[in-house]
Amino acid sequence: MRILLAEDEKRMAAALVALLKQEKYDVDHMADGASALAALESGVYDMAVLDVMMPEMNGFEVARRARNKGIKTPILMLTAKSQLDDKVEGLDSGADDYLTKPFQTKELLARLRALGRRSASFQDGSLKYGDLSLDTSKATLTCVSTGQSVRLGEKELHILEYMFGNKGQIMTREQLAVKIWGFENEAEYNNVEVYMSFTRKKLAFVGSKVAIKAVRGLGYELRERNV
Amino acid sequence: MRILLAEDEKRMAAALVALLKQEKYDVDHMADGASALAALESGVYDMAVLDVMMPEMNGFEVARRARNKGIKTPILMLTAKSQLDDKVEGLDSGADDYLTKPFQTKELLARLRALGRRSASFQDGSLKYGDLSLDTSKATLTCVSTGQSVRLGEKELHILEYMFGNKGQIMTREQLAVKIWGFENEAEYNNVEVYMSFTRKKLAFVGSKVAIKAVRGLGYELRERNV
DNA sequence: TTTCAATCTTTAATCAACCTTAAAGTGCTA
DNA sequence: TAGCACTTTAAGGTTGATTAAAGATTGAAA
Repeated sequence: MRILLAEDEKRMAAALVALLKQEKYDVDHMADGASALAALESGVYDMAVLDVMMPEMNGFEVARRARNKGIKTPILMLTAKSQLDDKVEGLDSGADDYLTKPFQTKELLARLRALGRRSASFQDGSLKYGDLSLDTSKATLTCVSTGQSVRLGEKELHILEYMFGNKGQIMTREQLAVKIWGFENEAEYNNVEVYMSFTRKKLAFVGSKVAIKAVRGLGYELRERNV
Repeated sequence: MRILLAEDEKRMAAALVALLKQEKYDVDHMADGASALAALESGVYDMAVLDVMMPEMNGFEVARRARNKGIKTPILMLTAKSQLDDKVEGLDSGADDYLTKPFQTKELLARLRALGRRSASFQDGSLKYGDLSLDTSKATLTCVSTGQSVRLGEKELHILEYMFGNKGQIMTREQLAVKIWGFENEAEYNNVEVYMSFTRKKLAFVGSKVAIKAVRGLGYELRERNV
């Protein structure tokens, strides 16, 4: 997750860079509005934190110009003022959120997580669905309500990873086959079915309320059995 | 732009509904958390404004459960508390923004505009007709005015997808047969009729005002019963 | 009003979609 | 090289969407 930080005050900038890096964000720092706008336009950032008062061009203007150019990167505006009209101007200029100095780092981080959620669907490397938690780095599936865990094979892991990443949607065999095996071969669709069967056994083993349901003619979906 | 408002306090709710309607939003109001979650799950809203303190289920929990089910509708959390940890919890539960009571309407409206801008890009491939919303990735038909949903089979889905995509036109049996079954065979036209019958049942089930009408000698068309 | 073709609905049989199991294959590690 | 974990193939079983057929209903024209 790469963040653009635009802040001219040196001490504040240094503190923020340190804080964000500690939170595992990649941070680039710009000290004026014009460079911030140029950087934003590169499109490589997942989010931007803009100070309002900056030399060259203020934060509102940066946001407005960026939006005008069709750049949708989420922007958090940072300011010393706390007058209502500044908030309104900040948000209407195209910012997605607004934070008044002084602020607590905890709140800044929470707002960044909220902004970042849409670009990345998982926070700490573990995906959740219903009472399930999938740890991809350990290839382990855990049911929160029973405490049971199982080890998953590579294919099973990919299936759940993909389905957890597309919650609420019906995944077709084609999508799954391409994602997991990387080819489209009708003869191999049975593999998807076989692995669905294996994966279902593991879901049952950990005692989860979540089940993989087949939707005839369309594909598979995750379903939570209502309690 | 359709907004879901979840607020149990009657006077506040009435004031907000009035304010939002004045701003040309379509507003639906729910008075408790459980109904709010159910409404959110229909997927027809562009944004949601949730009060934190509500009977049945609080706003945080509604947000958390909705996110867990893959619902991405932007959420603005509303609360009387202003403690930092509540803000953090609010944002981490899946809310996109957070506003503390009492607030000025100007700020609420600015924050909604910011959220609304974002929801435009979240728009999934759901087709609309009258009070109906057809989500092709979930194979689900939802009636906005009743909140009811049904699961559609493959053929039913194709029929509605095709008809929603050709609003106002009369679709011939031939067009439908070719589009859905991929052949031109007079003997099979009865299949179209059978599936029209099935599909009509689903329209009735969700309580929609939209109906499929047969036009003698020509084909079928969508019609909205006037209220 | 009567007639008849168009359209509607229901249902039972059918068949493709889906499930599961078992056995054979692969590749890694001891 | 044997054992293990995972993957693929194959085959038979189950399920429910689809089909086809038959009778009911509707509406336009005579």
